[in-house]
Amino acid sequence: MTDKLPNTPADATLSDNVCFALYTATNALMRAYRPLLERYELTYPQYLVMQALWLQDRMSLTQVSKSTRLDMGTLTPIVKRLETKGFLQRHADATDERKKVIVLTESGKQLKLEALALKQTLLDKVAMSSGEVEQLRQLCLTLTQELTHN
Amino acid sequence: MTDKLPNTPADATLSDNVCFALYTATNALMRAYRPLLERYELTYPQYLVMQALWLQDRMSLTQVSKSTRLDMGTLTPIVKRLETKGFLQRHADATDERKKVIVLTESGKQLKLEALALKQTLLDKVAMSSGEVEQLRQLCLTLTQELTHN
DNA sequence: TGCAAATGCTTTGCGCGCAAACTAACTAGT
DNA sequence: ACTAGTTAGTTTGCGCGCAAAGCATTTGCA
Repeated sequence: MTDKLPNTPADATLSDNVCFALYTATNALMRAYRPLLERYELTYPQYLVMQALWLQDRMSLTQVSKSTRLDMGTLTPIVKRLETKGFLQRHADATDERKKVIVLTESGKQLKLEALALKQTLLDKVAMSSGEVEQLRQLCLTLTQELTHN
Repeated sequence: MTDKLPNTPADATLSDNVCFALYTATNALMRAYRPLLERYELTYPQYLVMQALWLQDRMSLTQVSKSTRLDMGTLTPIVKRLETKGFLQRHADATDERKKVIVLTESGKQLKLEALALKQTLLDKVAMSSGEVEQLRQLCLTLTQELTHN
């Protein structure tokens, strides 16, 4: 009942679909992050892993997978690249040889202060109120919840 | 001023970031679409191109790129795959040999009725009001606009 | 104790998403 | 008419995102 009237067939657009709008917004966001992250030799997914580790160091890969919601098959190569760049190390867990403990290096820790600020840097460029941003965040979380739970 | 209070450091989460929420929601959406689209041998980006053509047939590749917001380098192989599957054909434009006119085949047109319904099928599974969905759509469009226009 | 099942992670293959380099065709300015 | 510059599209290379298959290690239980 709160529906907006759809466009008439003649000027219908892909933007009429939430899915398209969401998909496009995310692509635009990744594109906007890229030049900012380039300075730290990070891609957005790599940045995500780093953020997870800044919140909680010394997690196993599975734990990182849960907090970032990245698939294990996606995560393994990402973490390897971060290791190559010297931001973290992967140690075998002493009590369970299957587990890999991910540990930040000094270099990885040093990124935290500068790189964490990027979030705000980007949002500041956007003419959206913090209320709108918060609303967007909540709606995305709800959607994820709904889509995931089944 | 409409800010929600952030989590205390101890239970801070990646979900506190809009960017992460958006990124995760889109991934979840793609994941949810996949099994539905599999039935038509389509991926989501391919589905997007088909939707664009259902709205407006006989576009050049550049026009498709504009309406789907997909990069040309991304689009070329997608369209080729759709041609292989027999949903469309690529003809050289008579008046400008550089342009490729994309034309739906009968098989491509026949997908329209069934496949267009998928949007609603998916949204029906989600416990979000149409108002919330519309709000999400608008916020995403605004964000895209903001991120793109600079 | 032995062995099947579960767990943690890696590898492979495919389709994006995009930057950068490239080719061919068209346009404009002289 | 010649050429410089623009435009349309393709190709290449790299990093995801994910399903599926594979491989150790560990756990559970008969």
